[in-house]
Amino acid sequence: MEMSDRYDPSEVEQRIYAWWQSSNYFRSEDVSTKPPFSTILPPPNVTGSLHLGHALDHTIQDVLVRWKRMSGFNTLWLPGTDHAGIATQSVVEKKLKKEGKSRQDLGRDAFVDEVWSWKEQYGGRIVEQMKRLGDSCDWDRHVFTLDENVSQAVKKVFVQLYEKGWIYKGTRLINWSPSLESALSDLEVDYKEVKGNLYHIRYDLEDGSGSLTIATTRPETLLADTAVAVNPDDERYASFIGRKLKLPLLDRSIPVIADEHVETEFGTGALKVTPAHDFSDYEIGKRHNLEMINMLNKNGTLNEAAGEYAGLKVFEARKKVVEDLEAKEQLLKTEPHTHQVGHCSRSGCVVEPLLSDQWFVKTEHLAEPAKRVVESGTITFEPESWTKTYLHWMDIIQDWCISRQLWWGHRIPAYYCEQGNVTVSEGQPTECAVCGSANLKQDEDVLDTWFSSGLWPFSTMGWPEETETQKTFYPTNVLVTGHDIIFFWVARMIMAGLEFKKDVPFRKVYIHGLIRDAQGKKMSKSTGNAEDPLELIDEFGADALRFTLMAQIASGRDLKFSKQRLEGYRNFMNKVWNATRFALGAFDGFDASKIEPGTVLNSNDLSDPDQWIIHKIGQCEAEVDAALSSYRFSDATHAVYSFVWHELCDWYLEFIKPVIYGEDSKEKTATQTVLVQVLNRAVRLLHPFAPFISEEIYQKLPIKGEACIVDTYPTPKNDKDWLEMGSETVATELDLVREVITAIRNIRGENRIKPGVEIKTVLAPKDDKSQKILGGNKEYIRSLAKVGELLIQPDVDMNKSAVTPVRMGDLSVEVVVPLEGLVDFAEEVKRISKNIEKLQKELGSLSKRLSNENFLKNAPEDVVTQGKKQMEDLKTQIESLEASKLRLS
RNA sequence: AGGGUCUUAGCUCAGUUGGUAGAGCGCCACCCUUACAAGGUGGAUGUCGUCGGUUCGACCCCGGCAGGCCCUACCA
Repeated sequence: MEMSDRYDPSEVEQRIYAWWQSSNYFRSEDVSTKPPFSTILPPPNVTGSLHLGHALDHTIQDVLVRWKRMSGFNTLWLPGTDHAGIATQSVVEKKLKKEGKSRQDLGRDAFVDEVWSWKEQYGGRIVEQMKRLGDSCDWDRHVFTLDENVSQAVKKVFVQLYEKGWIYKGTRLINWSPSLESALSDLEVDYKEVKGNLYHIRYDLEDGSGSLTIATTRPETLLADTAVAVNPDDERYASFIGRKLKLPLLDRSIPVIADEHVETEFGTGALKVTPAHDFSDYEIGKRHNLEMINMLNKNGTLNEAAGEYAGLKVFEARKKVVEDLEAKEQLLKTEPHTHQVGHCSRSGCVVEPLLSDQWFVKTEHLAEPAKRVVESGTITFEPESWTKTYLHWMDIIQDWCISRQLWWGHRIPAYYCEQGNVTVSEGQPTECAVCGSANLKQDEDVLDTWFSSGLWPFSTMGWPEETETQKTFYPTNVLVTGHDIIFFWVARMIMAGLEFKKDVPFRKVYIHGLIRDAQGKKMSKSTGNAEDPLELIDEFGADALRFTLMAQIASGRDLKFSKQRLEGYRNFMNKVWNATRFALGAFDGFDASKIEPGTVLNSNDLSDPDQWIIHKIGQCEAEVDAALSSYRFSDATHAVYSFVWHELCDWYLEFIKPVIYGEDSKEKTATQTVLVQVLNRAVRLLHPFAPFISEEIYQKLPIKGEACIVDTYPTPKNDKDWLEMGSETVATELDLVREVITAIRNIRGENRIKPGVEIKTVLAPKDDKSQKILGGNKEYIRSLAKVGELLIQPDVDMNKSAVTPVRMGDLSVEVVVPLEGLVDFAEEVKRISKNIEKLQKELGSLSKRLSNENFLKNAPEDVVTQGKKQMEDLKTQIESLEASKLRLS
């Protein structure tokens, strides 16, 4: 079997993925004896292409799903895509525009057909990209938010809520996007700081007896003013209350009213009231029964209510109004003013508050139980801190504007007769519910995309039919998503789940951070700092990308994506690959046919390194298990990384080389057996994070099951007997050997002894046990530290030698390397002095602590005894170093 | 304005019940040693933002301050 010395992911990944899929390994069963584990994929927009945010979100889910699948669960990861009303409609409109057409030219039906054909052609792109990342979704269950059964669910929910009175139609002030010509929900508005002006405008009293000055950032809206408000306690304006003002430019008569809402401190303390174009003015208007004048057309231009300003765009009107006021000397002052302005999160245009007829979901009764399930802990957030944010939002939740003036989406199932009576129905009604008229027209509007998304956990499982899928997999175990859509989506799923399934949609919400660039800025296409995950996969491999994301993610925190780290983990994949190359070479002539992953060997046949590595992989498994169980992904990857690289590769593979290349066949067979078992286990451990390379290697090993992806996930509970071959005692003993080797290497390095030079070393053990351990591992020390003559004897002549004391628990040994003729002693004196200094510093703070009576009195006994013992050790070590330093000078 | 969160090695970040700190990358030196130069061995590096409190002892707990980020709500 030929293996290149560089791991080439591009060759491996697509082949492996196709094989997994054709083998149906991603499939979940509606009926199974296995315990269920389910999660639903937050459906990406069909227009989307995979960005790093998806990559992070999906990798977390895939890690959980693969881990659970390997842990024996009937695992469902339910994929889907979202029709994304505005986004998709915009894409197709742009395409039409290039052809010189508009959606209006085509008409509704033809346009919707056009969108569908666009969706058929390009809508699968993101799914293909998800496969590149390795997402192990149950693709047979893929759902699109406009699929027939989802539409059925949407209609049923709409009708039920309508019948309960929880969906209503009303004329209210809503956020309007002039460029989309559609209503938006509160959540779809982003507030951005904008530098503008505060204009001070004089409003004259009708009777000519005086004037009042207001301050506004939007002078053009005065055209729709219907009052000026002052604070009732503001003495400056007390005499104005109840009198009439002449509205500048239009000369309409408007009253001065008193309202608590007005801040006396801001501006002039007098507020122009435009109830139809400002949210707080709207409230004032309602309180005082003011006329509401709408001065805007749907496209954001001014209408006939604006008189001669009709037809202008808002910003043009503002300019002209200011000029005209100036000409009439009614503009008294213009001062720079920075304030927050709402922008459409989709188109970026400035949002206009607009009075219009829309459909709303009344949220108070839905929010109440949705709050309770989080308060009671039925649903928990990870990290927990999001609980507070969620509850706060549920406290201040407003009714949800769900109608959108678009053509692409779930059309509102409401029908009107000529008289304007409303019939709401799941199917096409034949007659008006009020007047019986057969002439019915369906509402032109569609529903907010999030309306259908909110039903996702059960609409994807066949609801409203009672399906086996729901019985088995609802509620889902966990929902993984970013904090940007907690309110858009998570909250609404909880409300809908409780209302329609009478149960929570998931038990756990894992909230991850957002991806930022190396400078900490939000990644976005427009700023050009977005890394394309597909390019990263091409260059570094999907495994490396996944591993990087998992290593970088820290509990709920945003993460700064680091390409350097990606490179590092690409190197790690290569390391794993090459370790396998070595191992496969080491299996030459090895008969693995009778070996199982859990086959236990006679412990007499095992070398210390064999027992050590088994012990270490057991520890690693425990760490990974604990980390994954509590969603600490970076800890899990770190445990695997450090085991594979620093324990398996750095030490174990080096330890066994003399055995593998040696002649002792019994010893060799034992080591080969352990090696193949450890590697098999290690790639299974690695699999959720790096599925491709682990599967590829798994298949190359002489012992294996059908596929890594469906093999058992190693934990300390699996193959207990096998893990027990790894003894902690032996592990500690071998740690002494490793320390000795490091000490010799350090002496070599610091004294600049060339790697080619074989040195003589004397090990002076301080006790019988150390003597025995070192004796037993003599060959390892010789080969790993490049020692020629190695003596182990309690008494040694330390004259003109480098000396390093080594301790490991109760074990103690002095490493002595005679330097005569090898090097200049000056370097060694320097080295020893450095060590002494270090130890003395430690001793200093330790003895200070131990001489504190209060410490001795109050600290726990074991801390004190440990400190005392440590101090003795330090003293001994320093003494021996001082002695050898003396002998050199 | 209110709330949240963060400030640890040059960079990015770990640090799970308080016992003076770790990783990766980067850096320095030496090495193409028969798995891997995307590698090996060794090495250097931190008054843990600041001030104060609790404690025998604080990166960790409490409070003030400074700075960064995020969210919510806004004064027109």
